[in-house]
Amino acid sequence: MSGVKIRNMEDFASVSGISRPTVSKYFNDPESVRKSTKVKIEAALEQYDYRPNIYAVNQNRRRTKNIGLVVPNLTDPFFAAIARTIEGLVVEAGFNPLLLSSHGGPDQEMANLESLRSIKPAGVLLAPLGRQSNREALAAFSAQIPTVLFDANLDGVGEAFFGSDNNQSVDLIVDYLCRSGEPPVLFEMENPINPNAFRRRTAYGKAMERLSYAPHFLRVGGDGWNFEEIGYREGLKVFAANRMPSKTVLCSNDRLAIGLLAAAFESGIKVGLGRDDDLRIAGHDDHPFARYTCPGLTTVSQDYGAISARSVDTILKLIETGESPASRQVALFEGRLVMRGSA
Amino acid sequence: MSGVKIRNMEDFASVSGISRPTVSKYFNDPESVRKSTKVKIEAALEQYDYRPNIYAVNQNRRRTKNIGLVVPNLTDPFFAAIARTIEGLVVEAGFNPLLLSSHGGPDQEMANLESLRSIKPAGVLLAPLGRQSNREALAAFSAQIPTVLFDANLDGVGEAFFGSDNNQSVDLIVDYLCRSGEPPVLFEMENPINPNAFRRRTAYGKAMERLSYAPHFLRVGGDGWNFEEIGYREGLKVFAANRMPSKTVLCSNDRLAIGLLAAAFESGIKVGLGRDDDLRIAGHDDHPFARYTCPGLTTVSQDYGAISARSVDTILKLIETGESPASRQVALFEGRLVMRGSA
DNA sequence: GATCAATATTTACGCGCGCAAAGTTTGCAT
DNA sequence: ATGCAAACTTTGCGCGCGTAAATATTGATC
Repeated sequence: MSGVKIRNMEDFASVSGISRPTVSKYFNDPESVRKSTKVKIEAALEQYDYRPNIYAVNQNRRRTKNIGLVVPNLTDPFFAAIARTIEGLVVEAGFNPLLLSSHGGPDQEMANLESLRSIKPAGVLLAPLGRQSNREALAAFSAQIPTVLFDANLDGVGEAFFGSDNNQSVDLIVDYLCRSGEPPVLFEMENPINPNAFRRRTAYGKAMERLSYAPHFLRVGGDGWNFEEIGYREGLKVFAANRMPSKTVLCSNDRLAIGLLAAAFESGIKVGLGRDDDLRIAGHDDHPFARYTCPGLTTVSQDYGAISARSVDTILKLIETGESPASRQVALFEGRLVMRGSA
Repeated sequence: MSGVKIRNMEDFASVSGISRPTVSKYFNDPESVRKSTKVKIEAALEQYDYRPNIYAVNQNRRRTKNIGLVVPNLTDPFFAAIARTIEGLVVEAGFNPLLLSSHGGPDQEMANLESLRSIKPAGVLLAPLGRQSNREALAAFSAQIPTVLFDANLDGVGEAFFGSDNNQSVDLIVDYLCRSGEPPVLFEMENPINPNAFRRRTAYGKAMERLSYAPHFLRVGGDGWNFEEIGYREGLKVFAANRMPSKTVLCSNDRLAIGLLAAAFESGIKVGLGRDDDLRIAGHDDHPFARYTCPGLTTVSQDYGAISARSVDTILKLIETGESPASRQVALFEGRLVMRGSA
């Protein structure tokens, strides 16, 4: 580094021997300037380590390079993982991701969007809470700022939605479970907060009927996002009362299954697909920890690589064209069966 | 809302009947203006929903209201939880937290700090990767921007460090394990990436010596942050070769323990503290998932409430006074024994 | 009603940069 | 050498707000 203090783009332009507007152009797109000037600027950049003031830049640019990323709950490793994937794609595209977690509450979700609004993002990727969400407010937001939903759909909110094909994935696992043993009951929450839970409920019903079995629902109480706790607590009750109506349980999601597995273990119920096991338990989502349950959790993976890629792709296109498409785009991706020891 | 479009503070000032400088003063501190003008401004605020342009504000303010929060890996629920706690405290103090994850890599860690630098944060709360971190670069950063470390210490980096007292916590669990059964071996990684692992290693050695037992180390290979996977894979090897040197295992952290528990289960080894169980396994940290292992994981909790509170408190003081203290502040908080079924 | 400190207003500048218009230079093709 | 588009430089405005100085107004106190 040289001794000269670079205070702004003016200073930097003069030490690099290029005019300020051209330097400005370079920072907006390094390829938009002649190669020789690019070399000069980058040489100066090595010596002086200047970077444009992000606040001045964003104040003057028509659109910022920020993309908001809002997930329901970062404490859930599933969302942490998908957020990370999306972050990577956003950075790769030359944008700046801003990660916010709604912590499972609609107030926080609105606060996140308000906070994003003041940052004037070019676009927002939103995994909404679902039923708890303030739909009207979300719709109002997405009318102002290009928004793409993922994971959970809300009709009329955002320009697009990408998620899992619950019909296909539930079909897949119900099929497998019926083929390989007693038909499953569905272990789920009475009042799920996630809209996917409702889709899985009906998907389960249809799948069972298709196979000529009567659907069985085991609905348990409990509020909030602490699914493991609910699966555990309610599982203990069910096992204590000997109320498990089948030797096979399909949980509405892996986190419930993780809790239920713990409850089964504690209740002395052997879970697995062996002859002398008492119960089979399957889940849905392929949670990062599903590999390490005892036994490993058989489940259906969500294709979150595809969901992430498509969501980012779509928001980038929306930003580029600057206009919303005629119709709301929706695509559902297929899950894969992940066989482990539990079912 | 009225039909008038409010484009800036000038517009807003005129509709509220107050001069712009006074409005500006209000937004910087609502209590700094006369009550009657505060009322007027807030009345206008209700009608017109104006908010200052954050970029213009930050361009002109001496210090921004941003506080960076960098954790090694958001995919780890432990860090997700502590990040959430800290976020809450930062917001409560009237600052704006910016959450970044280093994804386990030093390049990302530096990129995060570079990204923060351009945001000109008032301060940064950093849980460094540890041994992988580029210490010189971190030191250079913390010399420019007030920085407080937590979770993992790096000598000479930051104005303060707050974390767990590994000596105390390891003592606690070693004590318990020795009192209640066979003395534990320490299950850990050959080359841990976390500096806490080294402190726990020596703490274990000292604790065992104090109790007049010979320390036993079971060191396993493996790189990266995928601790569950390492515990699982290496655990399977150990069990297959019948190389477990004690009936009690203390894992260097809960994530290793989670993997080891899965390996034990798969190997047909019964974990627990009953007479007819084969092995006791304990962990360290009280990972959010530790409640739902089979059996539940006995461990030592970190007092991350205290760590969070103290870290936030300290960074706020640093920001307020605007000067660094004479000496680097360090405080270690005590852990609590969390008894579950595994040991 | 006079006094005085607290608070408002008016006026003005500057922050660092995007962006546009006009003129100039560059480099490549003919 | 000529031509011409692409890329550059120069000049200058404006973004929305913080902040400072000088001045005017307010409201509580005597």
